[in-house]
Amino acid sequence: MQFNKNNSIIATGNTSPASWMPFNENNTNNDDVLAEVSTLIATSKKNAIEKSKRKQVKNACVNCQKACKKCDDGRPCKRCVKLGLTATCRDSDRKERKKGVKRGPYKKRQAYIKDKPVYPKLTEEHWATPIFEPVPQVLSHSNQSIYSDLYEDSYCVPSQSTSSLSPTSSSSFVDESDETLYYAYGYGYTNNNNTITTTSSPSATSMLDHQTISGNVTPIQDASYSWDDIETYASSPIGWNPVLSDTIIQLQQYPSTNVIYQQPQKDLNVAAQQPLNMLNQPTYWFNNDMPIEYQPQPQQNYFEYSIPSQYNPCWSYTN
DNA sequence: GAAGTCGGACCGTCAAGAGC
DNA sequence: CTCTTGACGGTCCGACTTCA
Repeated sequence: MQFNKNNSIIATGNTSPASWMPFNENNTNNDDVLAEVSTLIATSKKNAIEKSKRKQVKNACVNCQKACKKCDDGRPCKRCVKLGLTATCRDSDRKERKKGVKRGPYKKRQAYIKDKPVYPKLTEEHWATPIFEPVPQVLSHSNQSIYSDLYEDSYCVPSQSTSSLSPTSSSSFVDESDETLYYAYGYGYTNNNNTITTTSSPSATSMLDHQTISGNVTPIQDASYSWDDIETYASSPIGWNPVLSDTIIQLQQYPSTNVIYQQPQKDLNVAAQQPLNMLNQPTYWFNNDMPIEYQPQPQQNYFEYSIPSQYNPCWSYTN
């Protein structure tokens, strides 16, 4: 799959976004996985809300303003009532804004257009490559721009056939309107009936389910997914995973979505036996262009203890 | 311990300028 | 006309000081 400049994913075959649902309907363990993931999402959202920026009143009273203390909309406000200052509790005067202040051009956007990155395109040639090709050090602490690194290297080259578990690709793209860099990755397969099934689930169980698929694995191309679709899947970490790099983001990695295996399916059992615990996944932080921190958790790093060395990650984030 | 002080981080607003 | 930017005026957090 590829991403065009309008943030659409280009893919073939079944064009219904529903075909990209991350769970296998026959997987009896899906509920457990979903429950765990849902809990984590809920916790994450709760934390985000709790950390949300403070609310300010439109106009603090003269007493609170003078004291630099929190005010409220009531007159008298709670603080003045508490301190017995009700008689003097009134809105503070506000100055009128200056007019005629020169505004600069859109500096950020101008700079972006000037240094516009080249978007990579996956071709049939790529899909025909017989083996996965590992892409080393997609991100690094080098001085190179994260953009150029990712645009050149952020797709994977899947097996042409025989594998029963092949990713379509992983990719990244930039929202040109605000220069936000996104990552998106997922897996898609076609079976002999040319119907598409997918899994982006971190659940190792669903990986095993997909081992039953046989026949040629065909890359999914020429279907267009809207940004809304991507955002829908982004709400679940087991679907698409667009990741904002706007300020500082946490890029969560999941076993079956960011590591692409070259080994035959029997070896997947090894990885499949690992517990699903997203908190155990490596954590990467980025500050706009550069990764600023790498916090693998000792003894819990998925890459360290749950993937046999013969597995060959197609791409991963390393420091 | 409560109230006062205040530096500065953070917030919301909105006019200028860009884009369509 | 709408959208984006970023300057600006404002709020109030949090550390510290003063007071009773």
